[in-house]
Amino acid sequence: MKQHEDFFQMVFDVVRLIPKGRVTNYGAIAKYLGAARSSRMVGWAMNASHAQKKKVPAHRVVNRNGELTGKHHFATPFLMQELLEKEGVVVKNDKIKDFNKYFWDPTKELEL
DNA sequence: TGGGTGACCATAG
DNA sequence: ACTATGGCCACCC
Repeated sequence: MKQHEDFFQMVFDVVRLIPKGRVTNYGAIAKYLGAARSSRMVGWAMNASHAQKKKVPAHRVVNRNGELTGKHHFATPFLMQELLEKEGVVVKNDKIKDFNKYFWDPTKELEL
């Protein structure tokens, strides 16, 4: 069992816990899983999220500025925004409006 | 062994 | 709003 596969699963599990209509960023997930792994690794994990049997709501993960930087990795560049808007998140110019309002921080919401 | 890259982040100017 | 840097860490030459 490769270590990075475990890391993938941990990332996917956290992403699946994001409530509908809420969003988070790569850094927050990396921090929640332990700062040892940088946020780049979270993005790397998301790159593999589409291949998962259990679906991962990757559209709820954006960068720290609330920008939809991962949109080009979806089936179509519009899908990410469409999924978000369908959940009530307003997206303007590839950026989430009132990002602070929708932001969901696992280190705070999943306090152990 | 080393360089380039990336769905990132923080700080500085 | 923009670029530039440095850090991050796994991957692929």
